Amino acid sequence: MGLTKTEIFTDEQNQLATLMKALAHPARVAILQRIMVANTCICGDLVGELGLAQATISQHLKELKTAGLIQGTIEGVSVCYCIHPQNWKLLEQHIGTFLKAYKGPATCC
Amino acid sequence: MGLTKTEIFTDEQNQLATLMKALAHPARVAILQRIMVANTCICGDLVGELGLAQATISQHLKELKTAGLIQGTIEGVSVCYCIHPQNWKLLEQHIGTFLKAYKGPATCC
DNA sequence: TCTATTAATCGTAATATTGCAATATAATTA
DNA sequence: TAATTATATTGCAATATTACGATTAATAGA
Repeated sequence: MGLTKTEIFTDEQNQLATLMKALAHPARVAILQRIMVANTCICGDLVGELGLAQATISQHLKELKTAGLIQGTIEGVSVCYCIHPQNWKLLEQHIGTFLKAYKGPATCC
Repeated sequence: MGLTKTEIFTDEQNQLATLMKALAHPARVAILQRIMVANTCICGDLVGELGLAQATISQHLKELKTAGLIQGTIEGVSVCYCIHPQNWKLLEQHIGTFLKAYKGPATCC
């Protein structure tokens, strides 16, 4: 198999899992942190700063873009990446709602 | 390759990515939601309610336990699972710190 | 136009994940 | 002790992910 059975879960569950998957790699965490600190960033910068090949960085950027977490605008020869403002807010809400559902310790454990 | 280069990232980045990976599957999201709503839950309940085989549920529970998000205590023949209170707080802090680093829209995008 | 420069895509190898049947383990009960 | 119940583990097939060299595409400047 190796194929997630998305059809048996709610859209909400699938969406949250997809967002989490986008954050589930240290390179993508590092890329997002870099963008947040510098406000924007260019693929070439990341290649220099993280120790990964250009193709690998580009692939991670694509995943972040597909997940809607970042957006890129062509800036001459390079591409300027930044956080997608609306979707970042939605991400915060989505995760917040999920985490806040916890009502404190149970009696049994 | 197919092997994440964890050595080039900070512990913080690797830890956050690991936690996100634990949440990066709809079944595990569903399991956690179920536990949060019911306060506790037993493997057999999940097998009945989600549409996955017992072996699969048990595997997902193991991953959540390994990530420290849940804990299980033996309750007779069955095992009572619940959220790990301290680690859940840490998770909230960790994610919160990460998400709050975003300082609003950049000028370029 | 030719040539850098930058980023995306393709192809591929290594490894990880998902899901399940079958089996094993552990605890209760007859 | 034997049967029952509940969960964990094993083994395996299908698929996904990670990483990178090589190549391609697109823009800027000489």
